[in-house]
Amino acid sequence: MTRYDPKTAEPKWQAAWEDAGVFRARDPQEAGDAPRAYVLEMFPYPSGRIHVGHSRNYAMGDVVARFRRANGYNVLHPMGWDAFGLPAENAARDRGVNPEDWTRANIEVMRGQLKRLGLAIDWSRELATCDPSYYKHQQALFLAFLEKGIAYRRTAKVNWDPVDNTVLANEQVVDGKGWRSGAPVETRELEQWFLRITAYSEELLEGLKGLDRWPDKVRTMQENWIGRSRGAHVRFALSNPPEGAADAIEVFTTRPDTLFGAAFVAVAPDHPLIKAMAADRPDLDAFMRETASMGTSEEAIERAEKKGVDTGLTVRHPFDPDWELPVWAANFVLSTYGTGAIFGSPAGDQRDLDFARKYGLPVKPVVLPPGADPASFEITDEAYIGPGVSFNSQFLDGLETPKAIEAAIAKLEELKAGEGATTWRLRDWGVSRQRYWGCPIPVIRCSACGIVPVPEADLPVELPKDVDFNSPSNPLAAHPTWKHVHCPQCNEMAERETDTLDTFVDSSWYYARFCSPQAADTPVEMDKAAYWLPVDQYVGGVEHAVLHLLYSRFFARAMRDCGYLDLPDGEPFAGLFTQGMVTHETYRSAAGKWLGPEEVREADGSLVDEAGAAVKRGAVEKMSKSKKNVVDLDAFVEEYGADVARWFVLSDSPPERDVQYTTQGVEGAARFVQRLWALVDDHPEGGPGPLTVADGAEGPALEIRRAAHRAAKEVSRAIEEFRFNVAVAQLYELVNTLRKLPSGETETAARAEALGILVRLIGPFAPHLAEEGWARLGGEGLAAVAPWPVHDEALAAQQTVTVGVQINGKKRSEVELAPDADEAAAKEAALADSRTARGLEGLTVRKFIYVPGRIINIVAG
RNA sequence: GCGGGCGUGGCGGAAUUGGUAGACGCAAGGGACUUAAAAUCCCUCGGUCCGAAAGGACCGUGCCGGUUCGACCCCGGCCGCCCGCACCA
Repeated sequence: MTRYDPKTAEPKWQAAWEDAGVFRARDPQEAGDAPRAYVLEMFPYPSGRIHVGHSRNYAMGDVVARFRRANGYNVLHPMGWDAFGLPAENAARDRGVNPEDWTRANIEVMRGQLKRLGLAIDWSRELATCDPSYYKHQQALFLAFLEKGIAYRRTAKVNWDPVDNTVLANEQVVDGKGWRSGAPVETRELEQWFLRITAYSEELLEGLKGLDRWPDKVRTMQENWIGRSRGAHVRFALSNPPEGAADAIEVFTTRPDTLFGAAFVAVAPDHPLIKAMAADRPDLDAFMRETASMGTSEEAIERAEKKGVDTGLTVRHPFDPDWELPVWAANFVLSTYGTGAIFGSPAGDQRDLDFARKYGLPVKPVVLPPGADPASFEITDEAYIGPGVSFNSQFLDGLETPKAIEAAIAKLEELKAGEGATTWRLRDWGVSRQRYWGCPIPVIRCSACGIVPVPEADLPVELPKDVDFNSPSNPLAAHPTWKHVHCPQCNEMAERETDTLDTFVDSSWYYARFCSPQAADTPVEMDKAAYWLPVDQYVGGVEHAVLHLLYSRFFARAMRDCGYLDLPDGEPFAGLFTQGMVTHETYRSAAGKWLGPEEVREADGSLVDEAGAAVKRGAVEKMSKSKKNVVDLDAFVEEYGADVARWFVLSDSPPERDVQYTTQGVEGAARFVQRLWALVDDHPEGGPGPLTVADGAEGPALEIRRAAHRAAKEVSRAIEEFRFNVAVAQLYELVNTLRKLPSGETETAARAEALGILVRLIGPFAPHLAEEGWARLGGEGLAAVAPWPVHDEALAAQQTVTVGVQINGKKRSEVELAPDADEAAAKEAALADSRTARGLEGLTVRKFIYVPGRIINIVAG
């Protein structure tokens, strides 16, 4: 009897897989009749090192990839690097390293770590988005978008740090201040590049309906994000328009039926009207500035205390020219949504009500909730936002809300004061970043010719390497020579665009590039893409539920419209799974410094650091570098092996939920690996092989076969349904059962069959152990390509089922029945049972409920 | 603040999706083996109560209410935690 030693087995089998090239995805011509499967995990940002938390995502994808391959699929399971982004620039600034060197070094380290996890990846397709051979094609796509009008320029707001003279990301704005300078953030308008995702709003919304292998929650989130709403545009004529401003305020509302409850009109603090007045109105100017200092994130704006300033202007009510309403500037009105102006109907909207109460504006109820009495109905501090019947509303009185909306719109159109309209919450995608470490936007600004695309022959526009990170502003713009070029059209001196693309652009099409990663002349080879796409199973964190996934769906369509991709329904990801995180306890020193788990030990029941000082145990949180609660993958693999890491992150918690890292849990996984090995190693050397079919087995041998076939059935189903923790539990059960059943000579053939099944079932989870077991049992070739065990339904089926017997819904007993027993048999068995009989004493049976295989419920009284 | 999700023993979770709540794992307790320890193996393990025991009763899936023969599952209201909010990836 030997112990299983991952340290020797794992590198051995990893080399064997590589030598045999078993994970190489075959091109369509080579693949023959094999069905294809594209399995993809969201590719990592090369931040430094992989920790056990990251590995869960890849382990899950790998289970699917290995399962599909064992089932005869031609599998594409690639890996790449989302390699552009802010952290590299931060490292450059903080540590004086070059972003590219830093990134490439990280990739080297992380690739090694992933390889040591034993993932079934086709490494020949590896790509990195920071590689000119990748972003060259991205630049070509951008130019195609520009030509199609999908890419365009306009001004937009950014967070501006006035001390560092730099644009700040939302995460760099802390409490309205720059994270490094501490200076209050200003909002600035900048010329920026945008992608016209809003042109696809309707299609992106409609497309969600067909994504039946996506989690409902993600579809709902995208639906809400796109945010289609029907309503009306209403024009409120200004009684006394200020000079240089329009003579009316246009408002969007979903509830034109509440127009008679209007108390005020409110515009965004940066609405053109306010800008026009700001010069003569210090209070408005101050309000505008104050609001701007909140930053540009919607969250900050929404959380801020609701405030407003009376502009002194008035507008006329569209239905009654004699009725004047005050115009306020309000910080909860977003200039980016609708028309940047609203009318306030306090009785029907909570925010409007709070605002009205705060500033003493009238509250007039105009929608009567069902069953309420019009004479006594009042609004106190809670608005009624639901549907009802209009009242206090002249020609709308008595109409149900939907009818009232229609009637109000008809009237607006008749008066030419407005019209029915649909607006969307979705905004165009701002892709300009004033940063160095991103894909350069391939255009040249010429004072004579305007915006000139870089000729395709000149792509890629590469990033310069000799950049200075000491000044905080965009190093590309600050570079002495890089931006100075001749205009491709007039040949006069001109300047390159110094903005780079949002890194979400990089990740919006990488799944397509994987189909033909080496193609030099085109982003995507259409025939390869047609074969592989859409991705059958995409795996990643829920945090990407909206942005990355929506941008990718948009990109697939924009590429289609430019002739670069042709997906049947435009959707790049047919199946999506959003996995949970790996969490870990956090630790802090007395001084509040975060400590890593390896710096903490237990002494006399309390936690201390290496020096013996007391350590505070903090909350269990998602593994992250910033809180140091990470377990490095290499250290883990060194101690336990890759299979234990994979087994652990897949067991216990359902994949969509978080799993908590505990040393005990890991030890349990490690014990299981040894127990399984002992079971396999107990088999007689040179005995029957792992593909044995022990026909005619009886007694314990039959039990052995039954257990194995039942496990094959359940594990296959669990993998198919993405319930890996259930598959793991089934495998534990099979191992427990096999250990309990006898292993005499008469059971040898059945054991060979069962162990052969077990080893293959283990494969997707603990692939190295599976290979070692397969070899030990005398299996031919590699377990990684051995056929998946197909269970015999007759063997897997239960012979009898235990059915609970309830009396009036309370469980009183249970009976053994054949799975297909009919009601008469069930009734007979139930009534014959002594405990049931005792429970029924003195009662008359009124109803007998029997659900085969599930429950018997006797209603008696 | 808005949108989405989650909540079951000491802990992670299972429950064939309206049908025996607690599979499987961890921890804990008891025992076997051992000079001893580790490793391994066996048994017990939601709570309260009745009973020497065998066994039995009641309570129990965040909280309150509802629908149903039957609710962890469906409906209404609340509480707590997590994710996203457009320049983090």
